[in-house]
Amino acid sequence: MNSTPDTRQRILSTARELFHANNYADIGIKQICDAAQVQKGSFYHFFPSKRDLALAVIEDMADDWAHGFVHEAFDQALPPMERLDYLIDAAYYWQKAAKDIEGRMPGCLFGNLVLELSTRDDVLRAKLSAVFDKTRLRFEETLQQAVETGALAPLDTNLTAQAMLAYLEGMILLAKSRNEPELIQHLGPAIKGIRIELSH
Amino acid sequence: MNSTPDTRQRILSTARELFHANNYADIGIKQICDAAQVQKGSFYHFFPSKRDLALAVIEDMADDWAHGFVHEAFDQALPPMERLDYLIDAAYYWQKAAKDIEGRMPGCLFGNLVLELSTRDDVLRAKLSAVFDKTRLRFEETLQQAVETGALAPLDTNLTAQAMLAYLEGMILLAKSRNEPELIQHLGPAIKGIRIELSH
DNA sequence: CATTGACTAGACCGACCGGTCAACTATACT
DNA sequence: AGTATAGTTGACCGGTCGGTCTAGTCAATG
Repeated sequence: MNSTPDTRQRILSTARELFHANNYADIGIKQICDAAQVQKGSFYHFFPSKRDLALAVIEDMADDWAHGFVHEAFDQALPPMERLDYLIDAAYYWQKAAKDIEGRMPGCLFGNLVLELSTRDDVLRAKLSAVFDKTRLRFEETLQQAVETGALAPLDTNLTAQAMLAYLEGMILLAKSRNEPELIQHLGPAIKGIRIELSH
Repeated sequence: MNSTPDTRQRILSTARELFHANNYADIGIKQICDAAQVQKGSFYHFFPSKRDLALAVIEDMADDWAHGFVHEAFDQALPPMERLDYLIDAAYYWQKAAKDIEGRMPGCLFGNLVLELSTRDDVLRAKLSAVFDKTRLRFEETLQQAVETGALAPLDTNLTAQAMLAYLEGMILLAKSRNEPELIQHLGPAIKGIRIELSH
């Protein structure tokens, strides 16, 4: 059955790394193939085009993101609002680690791709939007639980969740512009204070 | 003296538009020249390279940004905190207008460039960072005035200003991912509630 | 009128891009 | 054993990229 060793996954992983550490346009298929030790023909056996690779990378990363980073950060065992501290911490350490290795803060792959590609490819844009929406749900359920436990006064959980996600992405963007992961630590705490009231 | 008509500025403006509506990598020099009705030779007479054009575009836009959008939004005649409402409004209408014309929300040119290029070109990154810092100052002076007038309890004006800027950029990013400028309207009001306390 | 120098014109260049293809190999099933 | 099929190889393609270069225009100077 499993005749394919792991070529496809190897392409996927190295492409993800390269896209994340650089950007989409600057990374050529040749470069991905060399890094993954795969020939071009093999690449096109698994992916019809670079664009389809991008779609696959987004899905692949979204899975890891959901089951790794997000899952850990939104640990159900923790009191709801504490999860947000945990999230900020996780974001910081991740960016810090990447910077220590590469010398530059890569930022959020999804955010990067949104700003680079969503004006030119609507399908990609929609896919990235869906990833954000899935993440937003984790914020929202956290907020709902915080409201239920009385840790938070009632508010518009949907919009507030979006606002928090926006703030997270914005912090990462600003930190990337300064190549200073520490900015996430400094600005992070304010995420808990963001509120959008229920309308009427 | 001024023998040059406006060729340089025409290149600059069309490059800015094209970079903003698309992205840096996708726009070739040929395309800029065609749109600006300029020949390649002329282009390279004014700009040594595409990268130098990018630098010039950032400066050019930063000036307009400072004297236009930011200047209007941070109108000194308005009560400090009201300026933030004005800013959100301005951001929304700008993105909305662009979407109505192009069909797609372009986002913030500076934010776009940061995420696309700051991992590969540190000088560009620094330049963009400086633009953000200049904008941050307008937030900060607004906050200081709000504290002075008693509209706001004392807080860390520097970090809060950065947090607000991050939130603004994050909103725009999220809105772009959904191609919905309206998101800025919905999330915008929360910007006034962002606070980072003075440490110790 | 000659010279200068900023500016324009556009053919041209090598490099590299995403993508194709025909030939080949290794495995799986009959 | 025979054959289909999944996977691999790497030469190859047309097009476009950023950038170069030579020839020439034109207005201001002497």
